[in-house]
Amino acid sequence: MDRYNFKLVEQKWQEHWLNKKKFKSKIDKNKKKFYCLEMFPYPSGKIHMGHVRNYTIGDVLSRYKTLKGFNVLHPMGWDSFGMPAENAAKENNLNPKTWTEKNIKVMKSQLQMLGLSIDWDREISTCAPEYFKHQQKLFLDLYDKGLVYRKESYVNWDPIDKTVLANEQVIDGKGWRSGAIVERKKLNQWFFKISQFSEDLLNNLKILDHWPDKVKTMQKNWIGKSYGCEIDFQIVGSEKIKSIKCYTTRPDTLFGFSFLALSVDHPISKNYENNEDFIKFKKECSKTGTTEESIAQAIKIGFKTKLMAVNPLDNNSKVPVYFANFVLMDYGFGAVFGCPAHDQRDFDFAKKYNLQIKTVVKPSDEKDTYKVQNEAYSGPGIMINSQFLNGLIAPEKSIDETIKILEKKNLGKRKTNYRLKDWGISRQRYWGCPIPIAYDEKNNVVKIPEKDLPVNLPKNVNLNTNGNPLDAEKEWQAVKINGKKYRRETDTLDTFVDSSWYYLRFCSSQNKEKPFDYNEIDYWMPVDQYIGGIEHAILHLLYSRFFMRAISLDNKNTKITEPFEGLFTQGMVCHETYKDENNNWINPEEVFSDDGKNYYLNKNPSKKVIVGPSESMSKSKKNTIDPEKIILRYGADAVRLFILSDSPPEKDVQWSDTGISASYKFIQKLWMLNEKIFNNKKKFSKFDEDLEKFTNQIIQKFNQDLERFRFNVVIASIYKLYSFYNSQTNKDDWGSNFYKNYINILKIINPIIPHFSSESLEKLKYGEDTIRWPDIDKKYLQKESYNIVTQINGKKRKVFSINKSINKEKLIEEIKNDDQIKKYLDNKQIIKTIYIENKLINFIIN
RNA sequence: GGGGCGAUGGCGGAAUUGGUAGACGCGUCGGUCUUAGGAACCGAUAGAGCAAUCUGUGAAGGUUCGAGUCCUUUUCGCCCUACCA
Repeated sequence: MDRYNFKLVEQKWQEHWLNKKKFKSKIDKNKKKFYCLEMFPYPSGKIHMGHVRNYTIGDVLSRYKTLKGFNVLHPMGWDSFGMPAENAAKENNLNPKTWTEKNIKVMKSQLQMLGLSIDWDREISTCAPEYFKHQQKLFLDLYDKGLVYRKESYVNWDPIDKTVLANEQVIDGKGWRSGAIVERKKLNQWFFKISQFSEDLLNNLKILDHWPDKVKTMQKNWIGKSYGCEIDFQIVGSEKIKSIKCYTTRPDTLFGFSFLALSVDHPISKNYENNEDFIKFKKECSKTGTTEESIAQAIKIGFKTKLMAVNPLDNNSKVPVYFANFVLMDYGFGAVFGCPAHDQRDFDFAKKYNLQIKTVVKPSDEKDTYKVQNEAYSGPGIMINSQFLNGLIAPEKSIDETIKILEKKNLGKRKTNYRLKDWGISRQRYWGCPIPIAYDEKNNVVKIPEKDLPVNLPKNVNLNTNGNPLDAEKEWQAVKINGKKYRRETDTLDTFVDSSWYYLRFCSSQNKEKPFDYNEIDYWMPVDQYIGGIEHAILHLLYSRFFMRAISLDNKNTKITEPFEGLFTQGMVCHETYKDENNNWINPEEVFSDDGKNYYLNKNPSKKVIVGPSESMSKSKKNTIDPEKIILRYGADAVRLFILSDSPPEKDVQWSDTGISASYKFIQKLWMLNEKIFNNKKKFSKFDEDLEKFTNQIIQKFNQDLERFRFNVVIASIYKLYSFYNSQTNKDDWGSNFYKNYINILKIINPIIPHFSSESLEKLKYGEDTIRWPDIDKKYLQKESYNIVTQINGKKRKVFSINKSINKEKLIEEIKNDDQIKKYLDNKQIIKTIYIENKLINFIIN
């Protein structure tokens, strides 16, 4: 018997699939469509195990649905604009485009090595003009719809590198490269009006039944709807400033009002621009970093003004106005009213500046004399010390009542607020999609006409400049529109824009005229199953949901608002971490172990390696496994099998050498079984009912588990099938129904190990086009005998195998007289007998 | 601070609606074959006990004839989020 030569077999089928365009998809209205999409990769160089897991899951699903008779769309592309290309280009002194295209080539061939069922004719790359041309058109469409606007906004500015930093490039408030303390700089930038859809984006989460609750909760929190009230506080002590607006969710605590706090960026701060103490204070505030610890430990500081705010419910009460470091400008009105007794932040602030702490809510089991002591009380209770509000139940009733009073007196009004802010899309970078806008000499905005699209990036740009490389490209900036001279916008689009509509482009990716063809969208959209990492739970998915709405707005051609019908977020791939005695990370390939516990360096076996916890694979910790090497050694089918087998797909999986080699060995064993079967000389005379039952029952379970993404359980079933069929071949008579069932087995494993399955079926003269998912014969799902668990007082005592036809009374009588059961029942009285049909009998005795 | 998820053998994990806890894999142990094996095959494998049997799903209560599963409290771990007024 020959060993299974995965190299030959896998290569053969991959070439076949590719050359015959086996996964090419086109509209077929007679068939139900299934759009399966995995988050497309950033072409960073090579694929990693995370990709392998992501794309294997999608591929299993696509192939399964195809076998089930669906018309499947399964495309792939490249999220190819972004900073890594720009950084790599800087370091190696080459063009980002060259770098990116080289990576795409490598990664595409690696994905093909996995045997993915992708329609490569639909391949897209976001950095290609054929793609971003349409994106620029979409930008202009949204501009026309009033969903794009320009405003001044802060960026992180590195004063040494003289460049704008992305949030992730700011570490502990310092630039990642220069180490300079990052400054905030105001720039005119472009925004998408995502906040226009806040309510709709929130509401529609409810209908996304096939999304994980976790992701929906995260989006809900991100949108952050709150119910409250805006209050206009009258100000005394200033000629210019008459009133300040605040947003609050607890207007009922107004009688505990003891200060009013403003953000240092509040418009009122303009009046203090020449105040040296204020300048100093503002500087002090900006020192507080953006890291978790610094925020958690941040001490509350304030700058007292001469202004006094009047309590709208009690005009005799006037409290000081401060600037404070804990007030954010971009939420509410950048001003809060302080009620120290019932808000911990206000409490801390009041303690520091010796402000009054007046208790206005007591827990319901406390007396009216209750006083807040060491920390603020924010729980429910009863209003006290609040004149006409006294006795009301807080917070619901008291808030409602207060708002009514404020509205009646015209001092405030009910308001719903959202945390979701508009999406800033300007990036001061080279390697991104140019914004199709120009300016005249007075800085007025003009759109680049559609006929002049795409706006391409200039070639041969010096990337080692300060700031945005495009700022230095004066020649490129100069543009003529209808004979008039203009200056191009130099900001490029956030790469999240690229990925916010790519799922639409896939539907008609080769259409040169339009971003997408509404006929195609109408058929393929929405994406039935979207698969990717949880790290995109908020931004990418929310932006895509926004984009779909923006495109559909006032659009008679489509009403689709939700792009992704189903969402699945897979877990990460982890590996143990290794370090040497000098605390340097070591790659798993550089170590070995004899017992799986103690590890040593390959090049120096006397040196022990320190084994750290298993963590998600990352270059920085060097605990990565190169998929290509693994595929070359074990084969794509073994890799696919293993990546799905050890853990549920939504959880992290631990990469292990023993695991992958077990999968490899299993495929070898399966092939041995094949050989045994192909070369058999046994009988097939008698219909084998057990074989029929077992196979039908397993296929049934297989089906259900696949639909529920329970791949690890599916694979357990494959192992069971193997051992069943293997033992069957040891019999003299394999059964007249043997082949039919075995072929069904080879079919259902096709989505998981397609090369092996296709090869095996071909040997049995089954061409791949004839493969269909087998139907289940329901009559073999019925059981004729059951195991009856017999319990005494809920404790298992014996299991009886019974025939289905036996009647209840007779069965109970028989079991009572069984020797093993009888001994428990002797001299005891049966109080109750619980009988669950075909499952269980429980005798309750005293 | 807020929100979410989870805790089952030596390990990863199984267990429709509450109904035989530990499927399947890894590892370990024993055996067969072999000059040899880090190969292959067979068997065992939650713990305790010679056994009958007893104990077991982080901990403590509760509901129930019956709880890994439902409820309350609690401990630990992980993830997300972050001064959101």
